[in-house]
Amino acid sequence: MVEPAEADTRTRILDATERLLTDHGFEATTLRMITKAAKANLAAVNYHFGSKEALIEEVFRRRLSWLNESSLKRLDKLEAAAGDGPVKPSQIVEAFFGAALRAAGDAAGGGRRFMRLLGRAYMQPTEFVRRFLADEYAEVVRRYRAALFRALPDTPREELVWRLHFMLGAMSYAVSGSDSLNLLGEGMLDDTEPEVLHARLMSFLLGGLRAPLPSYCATLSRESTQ
Amino acid sequence: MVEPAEADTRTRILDATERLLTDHGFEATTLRMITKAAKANLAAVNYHFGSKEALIEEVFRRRLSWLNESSLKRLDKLEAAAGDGPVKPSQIVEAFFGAALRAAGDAAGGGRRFMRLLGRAYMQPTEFVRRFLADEYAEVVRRYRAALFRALPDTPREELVWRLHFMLGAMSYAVSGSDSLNLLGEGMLDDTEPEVLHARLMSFLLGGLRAPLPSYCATLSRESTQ
DNA sequence: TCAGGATTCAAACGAATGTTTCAAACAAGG
DNA sequence: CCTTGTTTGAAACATTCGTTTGAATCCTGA
Repeated sequence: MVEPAEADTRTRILDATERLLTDHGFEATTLRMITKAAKANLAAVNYHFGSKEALIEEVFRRRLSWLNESSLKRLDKLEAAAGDGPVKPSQIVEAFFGAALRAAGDAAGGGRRFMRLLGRAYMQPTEFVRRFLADEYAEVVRRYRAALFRALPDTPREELVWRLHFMLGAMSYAVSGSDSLNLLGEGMLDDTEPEVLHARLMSFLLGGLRAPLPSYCATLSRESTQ
Repeated sequence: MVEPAEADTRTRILDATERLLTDHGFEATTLRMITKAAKANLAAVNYHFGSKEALIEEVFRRRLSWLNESSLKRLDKLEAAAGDGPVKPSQIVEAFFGAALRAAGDAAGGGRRFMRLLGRAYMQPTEFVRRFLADEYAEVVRRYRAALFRALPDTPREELVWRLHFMLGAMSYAVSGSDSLNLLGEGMLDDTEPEVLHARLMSFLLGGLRAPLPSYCATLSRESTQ
């Protein structure tokens, strides 16, 4: 229940915070819980990070900077390989969500735990969390969006942004819901091997991305029943 | 910023709580914020509901009971119309997620706001919220899951549960992400008409549900479900 | 009309929060 | 050795939280 005492105080606090945030949420995690789990003094948080908010930001930054770099590098390679032509949609989806899922699969390094935390943070109404994520992700989102626009030039851009949004939701549930809520499965959603989850999600995402465009008019007129 | 003063205290508190929970989250919403917005006394919450937890549960129960009844009735009709045969997958998805989305479209009645709240609650690590939702949803989930199993007998059940899970994530983001995060769109995800969002989501969900099965069979021994 | 339960109100309660303080312990260089 | 700067420690800080209290007020039915 406590972090190994060999690492320095700063790292122990970061690790403990990451775990406690995932298990109890943002507001329910107190500095006293954190410092106790990290075998550090209460004042150490404000000494090393300045405030609780700054500590939480650092928890995210530590992992996100690596994840974002990894995502961008992967896209760079794809675009280089494609030359002047567009990158295939399946490759884009695989690169974007695959990087996150691979990070989630790294259970030993706490990657899985962090991805659960991240998935939940997207929906957090807390101001500073949202703005921080938007800043951290801006570059990655811009690049991948542009690649997707180029790959599917016939699909309306608004439609593509929405589908990217849907895919993000599906992935978010994929990594965060398997062992916490388990609302649907009654035990059927136990964490299988990461590769299997990866394959499952990719298949679903691509199916959704390539689905026929919705026919607004038909739906608008056929709103009756009951 | 305050609720209309005509309704009785109990209802004003419920409405104010629902709005504040959506805007600020569970732990960040205080009883003092609630009672101030509801133009009620601080003690009114504990008088009418007993505790903050009981108040939050009532906020959910008030809307969920109606939503669940609506979902089950819709499935009843579909199964009656299908006779002994299975209900079409598209009808199942439309009924399950359509009911929620229709409720979300009811912007005037606060339905949209509540669905945002609900979508976020799925991911909440707080114990009592999760258990409460699991209880409220148990019947609906069981029924729809069974219908889906019958509709797609050739798809492994485990796969179907996962896809239901993914669909839930996509819908959750669909209703909760359009006006809060807006991470991807840079303004492109403004709330259009509910019917358009409905059509967009349904198309995506069905594409994902009907996607070809992932090819993890190659590396894994086939699992036979009962 | 008036008694009595239902509701509101201001004030206070104890517990818990993030943060600050300041002295003690430590590390390393001259 | 002493000095200097960094890190830890225990205790207290001021707020804020959910909850409780007990009196005041409202409402209703006999």
